[in-house]
Amino acid sequence: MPVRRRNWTGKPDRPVTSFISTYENKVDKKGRVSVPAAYRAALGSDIYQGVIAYPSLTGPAIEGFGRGALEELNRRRFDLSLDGGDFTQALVGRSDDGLVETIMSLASEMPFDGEGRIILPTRLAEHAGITDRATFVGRGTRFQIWSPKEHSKQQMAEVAALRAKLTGGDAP
Amino acid sequence: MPVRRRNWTGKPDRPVTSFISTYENKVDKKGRVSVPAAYRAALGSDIYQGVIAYPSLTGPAIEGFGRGALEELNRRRFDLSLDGGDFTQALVGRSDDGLVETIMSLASEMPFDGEGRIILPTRLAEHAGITDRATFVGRGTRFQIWSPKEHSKQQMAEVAALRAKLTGGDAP
DNA sequence: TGGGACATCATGGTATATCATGGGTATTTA
DNA sequence: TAAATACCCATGATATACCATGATGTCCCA
Repeated sequence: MPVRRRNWTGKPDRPVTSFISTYENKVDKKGRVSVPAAYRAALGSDIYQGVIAYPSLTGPAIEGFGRGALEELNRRRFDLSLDGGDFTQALVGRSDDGLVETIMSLASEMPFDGEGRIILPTRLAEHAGITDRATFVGRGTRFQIWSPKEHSKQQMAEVAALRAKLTGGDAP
Repeated sequence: MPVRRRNWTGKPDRPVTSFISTYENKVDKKGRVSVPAAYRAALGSDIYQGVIAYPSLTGPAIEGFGRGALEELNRRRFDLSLDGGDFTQALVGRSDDGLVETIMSLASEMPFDGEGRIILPTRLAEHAGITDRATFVGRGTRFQIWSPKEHSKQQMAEVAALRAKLTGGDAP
């Protein structure tokens, strides 16, 4: 029987694990950006291994999360194959996991400097259209990095859609 | 001899978990407001010392609840994806989860100071039209923060709607 | 039951720590 | 060796921790 594994963060007593709120920080001429302190706190011990990032497949943004979440995800993927008795899967991947495997290949590790900053890889910054400022967007279990301009457009669209859904009756 | 009297964090005699009643408090020039002691008691079982708040999507108000509820929500969200074997979900978000993800980005953590006050983030205060006074409205499992003026309008509307309903006519 | 002692609360102000940011220099990599 | 990165220290703004006080409410005892 598969065991439920909570605490994917690796540190059960950590008080905070969620990425919430939105912050806009400056990208200096060296390409450095401060990751919001609240996010660094949410990363906990993962902070020593930097953050994992990959280009969003649904828009001009960068997706980010801690190394611990990545490890947990891949371990669960492997476990699922073995538990199912399909050992071939464990070696060649599950057929419906193509997206995950693509993302793994696109992901980068961004280490922190002593002040909690990271350097955005050129490829990711270009994908998100980030130049001199970056908006960090908490999504709960992970976070995103947007260019402020693109993000404000995105956010307005999101809120408008939700508002319509909530106030526009039960009809979809 | 002055005794330290800052033990509002202590467990109440009988555990309280619901937010009820309405309180109006002052917002000082630094944007600080005392959270009603009764609400703090309701949060007392929450090991996280602070509240989470986000702008209501349906009106000029701030929604608030305990940090523990947020952590629980996100932990379940991540686990659900992994347990279901849908690892893509964990990386790019669930397609039907737009509401949660948007709220995460709009939410703020408001930690208590030593006196049980929070600082209303400018963005939230503006959304609710709060300037110098704030009305805390208990809604059971969560609470809301209104500007007193907006709240009295809201309350009158609520009461009027209920009255119309009770006096027979199915008001439009 | 009246009143006083004491605790709690909302509120105000000040000192200190943290954060985001900037720049210089050493160290690695191509 | 040139460019890119890692490491170190500095700084202003801002948020947080700390301390103080008057008012209100509660409890206990005469």
